[in-house]
Amino acid sequence: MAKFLTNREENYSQWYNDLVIKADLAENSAVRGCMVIKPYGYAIWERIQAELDRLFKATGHVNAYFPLFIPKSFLSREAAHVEGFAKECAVVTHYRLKTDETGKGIVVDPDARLDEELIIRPTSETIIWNSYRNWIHSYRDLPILINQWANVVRWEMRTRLFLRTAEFLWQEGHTAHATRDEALEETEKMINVYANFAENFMALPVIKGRKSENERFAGALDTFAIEALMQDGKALQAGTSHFLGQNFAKAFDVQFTDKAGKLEYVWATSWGVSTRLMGAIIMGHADNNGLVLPPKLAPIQVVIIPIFKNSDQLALISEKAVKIKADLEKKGITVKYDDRDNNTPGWKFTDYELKGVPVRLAIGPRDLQNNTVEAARRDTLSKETVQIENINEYIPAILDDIQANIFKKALDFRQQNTFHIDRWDDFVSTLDNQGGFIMAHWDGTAETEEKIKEETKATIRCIPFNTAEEDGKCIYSGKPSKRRVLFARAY
RNA sequence: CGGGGUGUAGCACAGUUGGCUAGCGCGCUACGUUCGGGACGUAGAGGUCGGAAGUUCGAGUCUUCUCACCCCGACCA
Repeated sequence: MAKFLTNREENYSQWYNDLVIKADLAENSAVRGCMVIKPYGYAIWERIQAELDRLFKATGHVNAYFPLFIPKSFLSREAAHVEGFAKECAVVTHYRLKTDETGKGIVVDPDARLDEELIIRPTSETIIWNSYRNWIHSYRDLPILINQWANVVRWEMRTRLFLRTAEFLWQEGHTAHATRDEALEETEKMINVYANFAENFMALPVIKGRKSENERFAGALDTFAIEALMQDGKALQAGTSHFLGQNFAKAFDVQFTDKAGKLEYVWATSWGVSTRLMGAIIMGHADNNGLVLPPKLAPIQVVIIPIFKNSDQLALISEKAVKIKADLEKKGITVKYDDRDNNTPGWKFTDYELKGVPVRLAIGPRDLQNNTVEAARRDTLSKETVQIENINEYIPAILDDIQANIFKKALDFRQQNTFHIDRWDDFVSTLDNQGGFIMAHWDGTAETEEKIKEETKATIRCIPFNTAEEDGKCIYSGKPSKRRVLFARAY
């Protein structure tokens, strides 16, 4: 396992703060819970956004934008929703500052208190459904399939870079449907979109399943999730899709006239993924040499590094490098030619490895003579010499191969770290010694789930969709159970 | 909020029972030599030692107060 994952003190912060993603943190502790995402890190997010957005559009969704501020009264309309989020809301109480009377600095103007406080959105169901009330009157207005790219704030007591920050970037889909079946179908469709994205773009295998009641989204009737296993043996919820029933329609009085002329409440879904996905890529693929990016999401897929002693040599190399870059770009491959002369080639090799660039091409005097390049792949760190005339076929093939290989590596890892366990002491010792996914029987009660969590910190990550029925006894209570569920310690 | 810990250069740290002009490494600047796996030499810049008060001839070091941050727990995509 990668060193930086196991030794938090020494490597974790340095890795995140200085080397790869460059998350500068501010002085103030509250702001420290947020992230500064520097350009290279943001470029990864932009790749995630671009590919997800394409998948959303392909499934009929469109983008829109709703306000950051939610009147306090909105949040409280749906009882379970407000209960779930009340404890982690940032609240705006004033709208003005003024100079302090002692002349030192500025203070909040007590005269500028808001009649009704504003909540900075922790999620947008309420403000969006308040809008939908005005948009939906007839079955002809449905469905509404909207996605929003936004930031949200959840005032977490403890934060962790990428995985749980106080402010995070995400997308949230909010759809409105005429029937229960249609909404359920949408909920399933979107968890499948996420699973597809995780496996085929992020190269991380995920388990699709239903959340237990305890873990369900506040205000949902059903929550579907994808769960990924990180290299340190902990689970990461990588995406969720919620079937909201008519809860929000009732809370915001969103009714429509159906084909039969009858007034009905609208059926809803919501679904989202966040910058946590960047954390998933890091924790899922990185090794001791730094980040390993799946080629399909790498902002730079190929970097070309010249090795030269003087400017004449550089000119000769550049001629070839620029040609290679142009040819590859014609094939839709993102290429960076790094001809800066203020760092040595060795420095650049290491730097792009830390950044997780999938393929590195080095061109030096030897290559000039032989008409070759040295190609190194990030996943295996292996190098081979390639004839320049073959490069246009070689690169797309190797990018595909890296994509497939890191997925397989992650899948193998998950398989090696998934355990079917029937005895409580094995359950506890497995969690303590190696972590991983544990498939175990559960009696279906919230009390048992809660006790297991208290005693082991493990939670039910999901009730997987694709497990077969099987008679067994609950790992904790010994009561009869029909199927295994997925337990793990989670982020 | 409870338990533990740390504050000294941009980063990471050393600094002995109180004692000379507060140090090392990385990074940074200039010049030169280098450049096929984070190069090297020489010269240089950079500090209210978290803050306040006290003890003392003398405080980075001792005392008191205070502030900040980190880790563990309660919360969680």
